[in-house]
Amino acid sequence: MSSEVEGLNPPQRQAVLHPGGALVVFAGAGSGKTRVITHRIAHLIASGSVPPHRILAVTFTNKAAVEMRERLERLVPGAAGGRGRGGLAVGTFHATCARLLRENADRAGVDPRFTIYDAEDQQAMIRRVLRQLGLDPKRYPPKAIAGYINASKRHLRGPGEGDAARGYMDEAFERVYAAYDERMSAARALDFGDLIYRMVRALEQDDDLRAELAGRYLHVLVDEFQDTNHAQFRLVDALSGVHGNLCVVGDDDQSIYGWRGADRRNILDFRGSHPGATVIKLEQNYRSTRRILRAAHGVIARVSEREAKELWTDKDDGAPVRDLLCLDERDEAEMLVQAVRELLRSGWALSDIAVLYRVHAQSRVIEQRLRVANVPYRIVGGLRFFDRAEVKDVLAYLRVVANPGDDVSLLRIVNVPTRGIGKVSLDRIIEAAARAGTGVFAQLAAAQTNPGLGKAVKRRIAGFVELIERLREHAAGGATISELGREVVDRTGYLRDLDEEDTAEADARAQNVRELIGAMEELDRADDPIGLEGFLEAVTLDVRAADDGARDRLTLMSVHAAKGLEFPVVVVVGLEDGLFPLRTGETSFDPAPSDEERRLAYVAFTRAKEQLVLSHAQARTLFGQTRGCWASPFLREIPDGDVQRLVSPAVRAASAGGAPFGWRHRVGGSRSGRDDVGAEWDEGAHRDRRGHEGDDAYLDTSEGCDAPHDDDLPGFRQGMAVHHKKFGVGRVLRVDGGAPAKVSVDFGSAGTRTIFADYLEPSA
DNA sequence: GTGGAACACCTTTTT
DNA sequence: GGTGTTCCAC
Repeated sequence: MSSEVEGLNPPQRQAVLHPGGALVVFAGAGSGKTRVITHRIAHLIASGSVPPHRILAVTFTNKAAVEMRERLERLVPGAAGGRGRGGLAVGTFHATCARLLRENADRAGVDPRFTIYDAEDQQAMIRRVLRQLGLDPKRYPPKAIAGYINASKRHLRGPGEGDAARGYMDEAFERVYAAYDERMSAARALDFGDLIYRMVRALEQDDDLRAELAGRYLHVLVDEFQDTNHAQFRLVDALSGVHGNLCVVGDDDQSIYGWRGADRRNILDFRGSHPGATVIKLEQNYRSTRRILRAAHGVIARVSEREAKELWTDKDDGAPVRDLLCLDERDEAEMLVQAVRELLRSGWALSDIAVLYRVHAQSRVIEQRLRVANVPYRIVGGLRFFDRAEVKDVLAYLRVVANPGDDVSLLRIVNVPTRGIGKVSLDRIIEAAARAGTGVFAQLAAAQTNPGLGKAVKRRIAGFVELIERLREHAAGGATISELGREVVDRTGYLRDLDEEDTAEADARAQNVRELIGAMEELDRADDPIGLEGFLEAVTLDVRAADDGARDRLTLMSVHAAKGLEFPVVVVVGLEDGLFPLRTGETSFDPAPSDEERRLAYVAFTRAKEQLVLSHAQARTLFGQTRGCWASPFLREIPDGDVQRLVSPAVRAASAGGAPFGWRHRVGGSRSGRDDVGAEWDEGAHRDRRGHEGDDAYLDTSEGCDAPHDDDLPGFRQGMAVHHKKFGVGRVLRVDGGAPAKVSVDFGSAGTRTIFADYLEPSA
């Protein structure tokens, strides 16, 4: 038996050994998906029939591509090769298309030296187009237009190819799309959507090109197929069209990017789109305990349309899922710190624990509390290194050097750092460019003869033009990337300005610029230099976050960012109806969470290997509004026997009746540092990893299934706005405990009334 | 041309 | 509530 199938279970082995033709692998969470893909590729190569360079593997993220390459290198040394020819082609959809487009630029109708615009650049370009067309950005938000353009490209619609029956709004959108398209070509720029869209167009319209490229790849493999959009689906089909050996791997239950155009149908309907396709399901989970899997099953089983499957494991039940009821987000942060301390005492490391939230805004309160408590943490996601303003500024200089037509980058840096070329002068220049039908840089170069500009401005512009031209000469003369980068920050005084500012933020930004130069130096030293254009492409397509080493830290991130990762302990915070599942601008009240939110919860739960901790609050302030909260429906869907419901001391104190509000606040976490709450926890903490079945001195366990803490009632607090069917909106004066609970409410003109809490709803 | 103050915005996010 | 963006006064 060949080594590629050793240690694989039967369905995994079947997928690896599958000879050819269409194959779809439904790979549940933690079922060894990456293993199957890499082993399958290794098998294809090792069997001797397929040379590595005739295999194309496509992923969604660079991280996944790098990981695949590394694992393959271990399985079949030498096969993965370098980036160049000869090796296996592993890359993201976008990097793969960028490569193919540059190789076949003339046939695809693009300039081979195109610059790639990210979402931010794209919106800057749209803003320009709006101004040019005299359209109000308030009426036509650039974001919405970007959405429209991206959706059009996803559906392979060029400008002017929208549906016939369109409303007034779309007519304007189409006009912007058309003008945007023109401006982009003039700037020699492609946006992310273009990379896929242009490649698919070229392949579908040029038979020779299709025959050539599709003929090149004997096998095409696609990871995370549930995340593909329509254009990507067509791309994959076109590229695998000659030999028909297409293997797609994914999990419809982990499709969480529907909002940005991913189409679950691509995997769900694969049998239909590829008749005769082999279907394999991987249902054995190697990651989580049974309790965690049952909790995850509880939420995913209610999704209406899904491929039938259920994860199983031969692991033990494991520790129960814990659900902490907290007073508010501050109390929740406090409980989190306590839980982390307890986990550390029972033997886990900080790096074993991840805290997941639905929206980034939740992280702030948690971060504040962690800082006070001296718990080191790192945040994954958020603003990435290459997206930081200072990094983009320096890169924009290099992009202008590489592509004089790149107006978006040019306008970004023409007055950064401030060099006295202001809005009025720039407007004149832009206008001149529009009239002459040239790029902005050409008009800057011609500024000396522009009658609309003052003498001082002309002098400053001349200085800027000279700077760029000198950089351009150096680039042409073979300067390395880091030399160019250094020249930019030296000649512009960019770093000097930051250093002079002498604030913490300026220091951090200066540090990022230095880091960027460091990254450039590293690239210059590499064996296969990629050149300025290669560098700029890599930087735009690879949004690798700045790596802050292997220090032992708690990890904080959104559930989306956690997809594909696993941690021994996972804490999911904010499990409240409205937050997770998130409900925004819902028109009708449907108590059922959306399927995508369900899948998101499923992804969150299945990240955990050993322990899953959930929390929710009775009230939460988010985006400046405080609301009373009900528990998330997801919490009720976890089997009762698998979840231990706990109540924070602050909630206990608040609901004890008659407890003064001030005291409640104290417990809620405004006290400093390591306090006696932690000491209390100590006494109840268990020292072994599986020891959470017993009581905790610190947290109250509720009285069992018949009396769950289960908040069928939201937590009402003094001062909270509430709504009553008859009396309208009022303010809570007093909460009188009791069962059923009663609340005194001031309804203004309707007077003050004491009402059963059941008849009240929290109001925005 | 620059800087402060009012203003709108605010899921999730890779490429 | 916090932040990025635009607008207007200097």
